[in-house]
This record gives sequence, structure tokens and C-alpha cells, in this order.
Amino acid sequence: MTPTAVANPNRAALSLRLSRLAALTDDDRRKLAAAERDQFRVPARRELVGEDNEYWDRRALLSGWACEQRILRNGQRQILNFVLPGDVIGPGGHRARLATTTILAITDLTMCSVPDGEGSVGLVDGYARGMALKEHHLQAQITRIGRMNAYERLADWLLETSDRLALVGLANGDQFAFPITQEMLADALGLTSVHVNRTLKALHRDGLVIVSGKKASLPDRERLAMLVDYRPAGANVTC
Amino acid sequence: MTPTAVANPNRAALSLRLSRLAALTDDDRRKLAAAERDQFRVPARRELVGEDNEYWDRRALLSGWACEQRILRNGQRQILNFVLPGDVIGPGGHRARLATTTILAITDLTMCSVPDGEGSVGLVDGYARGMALKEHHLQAQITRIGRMNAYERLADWLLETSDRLALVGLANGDQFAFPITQEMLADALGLTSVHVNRTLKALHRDGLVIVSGKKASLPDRERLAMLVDYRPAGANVTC
DNA sequence: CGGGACTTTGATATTTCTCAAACAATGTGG
DNA sequence: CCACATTGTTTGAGAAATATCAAAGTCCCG
Repeated sequence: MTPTAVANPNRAALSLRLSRLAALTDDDRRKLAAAERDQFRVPARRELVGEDNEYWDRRALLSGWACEQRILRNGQRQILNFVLPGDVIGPGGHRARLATTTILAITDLTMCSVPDGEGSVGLVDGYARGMALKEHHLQAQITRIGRMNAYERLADWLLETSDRLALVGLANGDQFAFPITQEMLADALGLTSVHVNRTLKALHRDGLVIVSGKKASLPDRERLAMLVDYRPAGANVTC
Repeated sequence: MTPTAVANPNRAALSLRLSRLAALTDDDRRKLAAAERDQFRVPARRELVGEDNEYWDRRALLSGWACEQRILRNGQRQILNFVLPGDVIGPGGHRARLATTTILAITDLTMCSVPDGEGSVGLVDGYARGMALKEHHLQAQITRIGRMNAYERLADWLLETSDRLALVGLANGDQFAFPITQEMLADALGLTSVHVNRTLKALHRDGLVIVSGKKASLPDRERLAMLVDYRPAGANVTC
């Protein structure tokens, strides 16, 4: 184990995620590895896709967190979804572009471009499952905001997020990185940062969630999942 | 104008919508017309796609309204989006299926299957724009529920819906069919039917919305749109 | 005409927001 | 390495939006 490998444990998030979503050949893996080798960085707080900007090719996030958001006229923000390592962003099959949406780097990011799927059943299948997962997450987001209370929204979102991170090997047992502020969480879950704070404290009091510094952990996933009737998407997707 | 043509003014919703989303050749139109000729019906209240059901090919809705929904353990329902004439349902490019979601016929429906896009730039482009629009509507739905109050949610949703109907020629001036109950609206907008009722009354009092029987109209779209900073998706999409 | 499904209304409860301030952590320039 | 500025968290008190419960009214279908 070389030092650099230890320092960058997840620079293969794209290939790791795809290999868990579809059956890849050695050739697929080679293509992905090549793409991952050609990385570029984006500093925190930079916007990746501005409204009405030209849209670029598909890119994958290798490390860091980003989010897709929309700003309302009155300055309010709605975070539509978080972009986590292994996720692909860019036109999803369709070239049509009408985003009134922006992608914002929450932390410093490492990214790479995504190899074309042409001629590879595995890659095409993996991309397709990735898109299906993304749609699933959008639907879950609607359900959370539409029909759950603050306590349930937090619980459900934490479970989903930890599952997504686990899929790319970024969850250590029940613990995972948590680089977002309570205000971002509020903007994602349709709440106020004050209320997020109080609700997180309630979850902590109930022994379900521990957030400290830039880490979170879910000591009792079982009970948490029961509480909000959480159904992991993974079962239907991973292969 | 034959009597049947008058009685069924919108049995060409698919080709109409696609021709507004992309440039179609005569050949494309022929294919679509052929598909539309081979219709089938679905009675109101029937489920089209059950959870974990086998997924079928892509189908288009030619007349009637349906909705995609999810039922929570406690019996609550979240309507994720409404399916309107001209909309395509089924696996969107990706074959992966993980829907924990159901499509429900709200009214009696007329449907047809969707011709393969193979070899047609126009059709492929049209389907792609349709998918992009759908994603846009999901994002709009999140923004509505997450960051708007009841009054704004209703207003925004009514504007979007009337635009979607207008795209397939189903809006008469500012008036359009409105076959859904206030409870469905509540389940879509993350509200209570009681509150939807009161809010609709407020919109009516303000001269912005008239709902009566199974029709709705928006007498002052201008003011309504201003009020909620509504941005039609159409501008970026229709060609 | 009767009955079920929708709508409307009222009174009250609950959740969440708003405002304001104190506190803690984090980073930055000197 | 300190002092300060900035950003994020925590707390309290009161206000506003929305939910809940219950009942009456209305409409439409058969």
C-alpha cells in the first residue's frame, strides 16, 4: 500500500460504483481506469453549470460533494439533490438542455470525464442503472418533502445518503463524511436551519444520529429505518 | 370536419406534442399516426404499473389524466407527477427498473404504444426533449413543495399544468379540463385537502383562478406568473 | 330520488418559521 | 501563535402556516 494510495482511497469512485451497478468486463474497467487517471479539480463554492450555460459532456465526481440547486427570486434556495462520488452529471442520454438549475461544488472536487458506452453492454447498463437510481432519488426527495415531518425527513435523508456513500465505499461502518452545513440540509429538506438544528438534536437525544464536526454516524440504522419505513433502493439495483 | 374528429379532438396527442418538441419528417409523422391508430383503453382507477411489476414497453397517453404516486406505510400518498396527454411513460432510455412507484389512471385513458426512434433523428430528439421536460417537472415539483407556501404551490402548479396542456392543444384560451379532486391536488402538493380548498378559495377571491365543475381557468396568467416567479419550461424546449 | 364522493366551513391543535442574540468553531493576516 | 473576522451552531420567545377533527352542504351517478 503506497502512501498516495492511502491518501486517496476513493479516486476510483466511478469504476467502483459502476462495477456494483452492472457486470463489467476487464475492458470496461480499463476504460474507466483510464478516464479516472485523467482528473481535474474544482474548488469549493464554484458553480459547475450555470443557468443557460453551455452544457458540457458527462463528467463523474470522484471525490467531494456537490449539489444541484435552484435559486428563487426572493433569494430562497432549493437543493434538488446532492452529487456524491461516483455520480455522473451531464445530459442523461438526452442532449436537450433546459436546466434552470445550477451545480455547486460544496467541497473541493476531483472529477473526470466519463468514457463513452459505445459497444459495451456493461457500461451502457451501468449508466442506465445510475440514471434510474437518480430518478429514484428525485422521487424520494419529493416524497420526503411532501409527506414527511422534519424528524422523518432528516432520518430518511441520512439513511439514503449513507447508502449512497456506502455504495462507493465511503462509509466506515455506520459512520460517514458529512461536509455540509445545517443550512444546506435545510435548503434540501424544505426546512429552516433553526428547525434542522432542533430536529437533529432530537434525533441525537433518541440515540439515532450522531453528528459531530464533519462526520455523521447512525448507531441504530435498524430502528431509524423502521421509524420512517425506509426502503433502500440498492436491493433492486446492485448486481 | 367529421363528427368523430370533433368528438375526439386529441387522439393525436403524441404526434402533436412531438412535432412541437422536435422537427419531424413526414415519415416520422406517418409512424406516429400509425401508432396512434392502434389505441387501447384503460378504465379510471386502474393501476398501470404496480410496484415490482414487470415493466412493459413505452406507451403514450392520448387522452385522459393519470398520475405517478407512492403510498407510504401509514397510508399517506404522495403524487409525484401527473401524466397528461402526449406524455410517454415507461423506461426512459434506461431499462433499469426500480420503481417503488405506481401509475394510476385518474380518468378513463386512451393510450398507444410508442414507435421506436431507430433511424429517425426527429423522433429520437423528440423523445429526448420529452425526457428532459419530465426531469424539469420533477425538479419544479421539488421546488414547489420545498420552498413555496400553499398559495404559491397552487399557482405554480396551475401554470405549469396549463402550459403542459396547451402544448398538446388542450387549453382553450385560459381554460382547461380539470378532472382531479382537491384531495389529489393535496397529495401532489404536500398539503391537506382542507387547506387546498381554502387556498383555492383565496386564489378565486383574488381573481386569479376559477375552478368549477371539471374545468379550471386562469383569467390573469400575467399576474399569477409574476406572483410566483413562474418560468415556463417551454421557451427552452419547443422548436 | 338516494347514496356516495367531493367540497366547504368552523374551531382548535401542532408544526414550523421568524427574529434576535449568544456561543462555538474555523480560518486568516500580522 | 495570537487576535480578529467570518461562518456555523445553539437557544429562546412569539408568530404564522398548516394540520386535524368534525360536521354540514353540494353535486353527480345510477
